[in-house]
Amino acid sequence: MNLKELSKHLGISQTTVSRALNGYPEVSEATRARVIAAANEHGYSPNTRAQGLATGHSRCIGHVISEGDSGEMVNPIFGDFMAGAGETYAAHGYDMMVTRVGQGDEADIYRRLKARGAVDGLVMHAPRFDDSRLPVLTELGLPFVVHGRSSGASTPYSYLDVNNRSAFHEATQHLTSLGHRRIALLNGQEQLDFAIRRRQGYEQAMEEAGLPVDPTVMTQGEMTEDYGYQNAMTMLDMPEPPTAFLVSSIICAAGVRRALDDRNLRPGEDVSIATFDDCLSYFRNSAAQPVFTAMQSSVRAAGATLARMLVDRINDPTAPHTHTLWEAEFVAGASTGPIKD
Amino acid sequence: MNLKELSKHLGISQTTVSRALNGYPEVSEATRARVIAAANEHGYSPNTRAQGLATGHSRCIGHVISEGDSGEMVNPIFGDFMAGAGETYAAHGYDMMVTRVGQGDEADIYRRLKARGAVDGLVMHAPRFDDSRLPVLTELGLPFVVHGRSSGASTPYSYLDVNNRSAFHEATQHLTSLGHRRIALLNGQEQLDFAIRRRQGYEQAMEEAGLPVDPTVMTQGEMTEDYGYQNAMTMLDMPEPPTAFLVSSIICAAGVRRALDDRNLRPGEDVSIATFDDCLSYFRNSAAQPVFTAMQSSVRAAGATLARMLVDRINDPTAPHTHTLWEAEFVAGASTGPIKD
DNA sequence: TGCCCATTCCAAAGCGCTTTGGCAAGCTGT
DNA sequence: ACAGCTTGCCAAAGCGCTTTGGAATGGGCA
Repeated sequence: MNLKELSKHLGISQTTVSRALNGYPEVSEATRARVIAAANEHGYSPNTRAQGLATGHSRCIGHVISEGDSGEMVNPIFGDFMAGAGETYAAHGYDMMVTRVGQGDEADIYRRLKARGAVDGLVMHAPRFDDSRLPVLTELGLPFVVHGRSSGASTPYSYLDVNNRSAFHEATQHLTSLGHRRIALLNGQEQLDFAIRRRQGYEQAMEEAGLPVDPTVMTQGEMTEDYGYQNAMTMLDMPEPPTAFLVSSIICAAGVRRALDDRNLRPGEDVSIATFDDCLSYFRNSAAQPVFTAMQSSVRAAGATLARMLVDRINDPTAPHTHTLWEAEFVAGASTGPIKD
Repeated sequence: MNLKELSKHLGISQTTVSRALNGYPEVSEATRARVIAAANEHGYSPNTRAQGLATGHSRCIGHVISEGDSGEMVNPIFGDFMAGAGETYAAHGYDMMVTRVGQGDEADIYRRLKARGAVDGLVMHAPRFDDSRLPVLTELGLPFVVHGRSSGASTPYSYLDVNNRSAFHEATQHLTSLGHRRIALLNGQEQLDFAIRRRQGYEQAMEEAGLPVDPTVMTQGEMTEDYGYQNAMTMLDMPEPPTAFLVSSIICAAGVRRALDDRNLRPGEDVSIATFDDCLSYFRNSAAQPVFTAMQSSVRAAGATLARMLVDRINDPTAPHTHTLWEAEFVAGASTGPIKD
């Protein structure tokens, strides 16, 4: 059933049917009611492509997900972020298009998406330091928002970010206040902006506490469970092992926990673990009482809010850029405790 | 830059430009080369919507993801599955549209996607027993494939599934052969078809070994880490606790591991854990040597293959249905061992 | 009654592409 | 030299919608 058929069936012009369905005022309420009833009855939904052609926009949002460095890793936060964003899009009548792409080809994909008129806006994920995608997107003139920030960017852009620096500053302070002096940092890949900021927060707190920043207990990498395990194992076998671990993801933290277990060390007693927690739906940390002491911020909520920011931006592309910075919430869990002497 | 402009710029009709770009033979190779060069130079990509309107298909695949029962949980396999599917789509020139929807509204979404002409095909996720979405999709006449199977379905459909029954049969046999007689099953939600089959495999192996199937050590639910932990804790506190756990997901298995840890039990020595392993990229189980004894099957590979099946089906919708059944691979890990006496 | 203005509707153009049906050359074979 | 191809190109229709610019209809008012 298309517009023409529906209008013929109603004995009304296509114009009127279209207007009735789109809420234009030039239609009597009686006619509108008739039209809507008939549309429902026949399960009519306007053809997306025709509608898009006529209006010039697609009512579709693009998410371009780059492969990790290894070309294999899928960011575990992906699902929850999308779930949040998806809710917003559904509420605003947008579709969501996901494109995965090898790192380095993003700019090309952006350009093509724009040229094809496939999307009305884009969400940029996992910004790196001085990210080269930013100028490309700006130049394209396609509305976009960024999940995270890119230090060193020269053009303004809208973003939603967690205050990673303060989160790691606070987590480090928590550990130092418990007496820990040798605190390992298992960070994400430090070409990613959030990891840089986390490191800065950590380093600043260490220095404020008069503690040395020791590169031998600081690592970066893709945040898998095994990454947490391997690095923790290595460090636990050092002559002077860390007494606390500050970890960038709850998935890694699980790996660290496994390492402690292997070494017969109890988290929160022998060794402390603090972690960032994205509130992943399948790895909740607050069910009864939190397993991990953590800095929490829901990535699902971030998805929903960022999507909303993008929708607003599409509706008014000339509006000033929006910057949203969320503070992660400190949650005391069972994985940290005073240092043993 | 659109077709009209490009053709004007080349001094050639739109017809010829279109044909040159789409590989039709009615164009001299000299002209084709000129056209392609100009298209690249100006970064011309045909407008997706216009192309779709004219051809009648969207070159877009829909994935409709239902919320879990709780309305919160995002399936952790989602990201890896999408990554695999995305590769296939990219290679075949398809876009990927993701729609999240509350459980129960799927049929409506399917209908609407079809009516709007938004997608050329659909992937159905997480089929339930005698799933009501199946007849809806069949009736719609939109090409679709299923990730998993639906027992009791009366109409034929194409699917890719893991042989969950044999996987759990084999895993259970492994445990019984180690002398375990009291084996807990931490299953996924048993309205989902795969969970039913897993249970059947488990029950069959138990019966074959002459062991009782005891509902008090069998649970079902959303496969979170905490689900694994809570249920393992409960069971470990039983008067006659299980000596082995068979778990439906590596995420849950991590939770079980944590429970053992809490009770000062060593996996593979005091208590065994075997699990299904989807080869999630952020939770690899085979890095050096497998942590968990597992039945492995890559969900990313499943995504890629299933997507390919769908593309084929779209190209020839009348072809007989394809059934792909993968056997999970047994991997001996450190989490199982002979029963202690 | 006649005029004007809302109200309500419509015909047709246009969005950017593909595709049908044809036409003009340039070849072939006789 | 000419019919009959093939080759290479084009004009125009059409995909299903929105939107512009009118055009009827009917009520209010002088």
